[in-house]
Amino acid sequence: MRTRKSDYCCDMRGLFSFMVLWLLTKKSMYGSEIAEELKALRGDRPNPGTLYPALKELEKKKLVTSEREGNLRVYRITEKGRAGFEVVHDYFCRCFDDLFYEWEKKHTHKTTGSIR
Amino acid sequence: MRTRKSDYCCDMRGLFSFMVLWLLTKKSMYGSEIAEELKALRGDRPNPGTLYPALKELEKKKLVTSEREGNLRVYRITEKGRAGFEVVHDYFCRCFDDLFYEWEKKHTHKTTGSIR
DNA sequence: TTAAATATATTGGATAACCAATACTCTGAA
DNA sequence: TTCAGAGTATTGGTTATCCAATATATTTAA
Repeated sequence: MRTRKSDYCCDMRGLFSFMVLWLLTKKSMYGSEIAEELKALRGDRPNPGTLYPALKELEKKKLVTSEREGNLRVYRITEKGRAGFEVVHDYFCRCFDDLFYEWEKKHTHKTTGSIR
Repeated sequence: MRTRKSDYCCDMRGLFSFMVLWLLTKKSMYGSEIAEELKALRGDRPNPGTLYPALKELEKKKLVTSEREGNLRVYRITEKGRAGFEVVHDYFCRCFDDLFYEWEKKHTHKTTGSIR
């Protein structure tokens, strides 16, 4: 999530690695692709200073691996990463399901995407 | 959200003030009540060192007011707080709606509460 | 009366997500 | 050949969320 202090009444930071893991459960990606996907989700692109250290840490924890493909580096979630993600995915959704349904009631149409 | 490092594969911290504002949109509460509600949502109680400075900051930003009621202090969301919450509520849900629907598909029953 | 429980509040430290800036490598265009 | 753009990577600083510890005030129980 993103702060954008001038836009939001409270801090909306956090859950960065969680979102990265989520994206990687869908498909392996280059760093730049992850950045693009996060831009689509959050409305703006994460800084390299945020993304690459986070990816490095996820690798260190063996939740993600990476390998060079030509000039680019592809990141893949590990089985350990998948298993770990299931747990936190469940936790997250249980924390926020009520909040989410409230939002749905206020928005009668169901969007299949995120903000653009 | 909460880290519980020993339990989760990635950091699940963040969005604390967001959650507090959400709870206060439902009803005014004492600090201890907010702590109880967060315990219900997240599975554990926030520390006073987390809760009270956050409430103090929300007051400073005029998103929340508080007043003494006997020995207890009741916190109320302001109109500014409500308006601000609408914006971030929308942002949050747009960021995570896909992730949430994925969870729903994996959990065929719809729970009306949160983890206990 | 004293101790325990509850509520509120503060302080200091750790950490991840953020930022901006900088650096390196490679490719493609001028 | 040089420069610009894209991708990857690092560094240093800020800040909110966490933690644990401590403190104060009030009520209740022993």
